Amino acid sequence: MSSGHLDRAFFARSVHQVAPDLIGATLTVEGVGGRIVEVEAYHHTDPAAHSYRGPTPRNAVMFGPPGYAYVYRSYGIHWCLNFVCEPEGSASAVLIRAIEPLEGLAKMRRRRRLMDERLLCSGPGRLAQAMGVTDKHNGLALDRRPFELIARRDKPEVVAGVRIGITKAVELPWRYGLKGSRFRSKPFKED
DNA sequence: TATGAGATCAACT
DNA sequence: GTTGATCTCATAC
Repeated sequence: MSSGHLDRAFFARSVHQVAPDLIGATLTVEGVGGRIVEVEAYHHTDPAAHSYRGPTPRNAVMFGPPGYAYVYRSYGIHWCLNFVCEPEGSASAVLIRAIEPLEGLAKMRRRRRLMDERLLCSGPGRLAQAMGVTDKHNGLALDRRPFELIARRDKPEVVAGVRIGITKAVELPWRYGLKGSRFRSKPFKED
């Protein structure tokens, strides 16, 4: 997997492999997007995961096959984008927390009503707003339109840290970021 | 720089 | 009725 589009086999692995491997990949939705610089892994055995207590109408997509988008509403206001991983039924996913905006800058600025490039996509809610992701994307395959997901060419330096904005299993170091990127949402202690 | 409130909804107790 | 994988704006230090 040195180049090209990420396929279902890429996602059919452990979230703990997929999450760091996504750092540096390019994600666009209808041609708008950029390079992934921050993600978090959520495993079904993890009390902080939506799938921890079993299937519900909201998290149903997490229990389906890997390589699909799981989109949920956060705090009643924001949309958050996840990639379903692992063999079907394991209900594990990667939360996309931040990207470095590269394509469709004007569109993202218009949607966010904001000029500051650094804050356009630095956080799961901001990223979804800038890229136009909503519940209509829930359950869509990641290898088909409007999604486009291209593997990184070179292996970047990835830093790990604890996750953000959760109250359960706070100590698990399942947040991954591109080392030194200024487009991440919050700093990593480790770099 | 840091802390706090408000927005607003679905799952859960 | 409470809580949460959040963000923005306001006020305080």
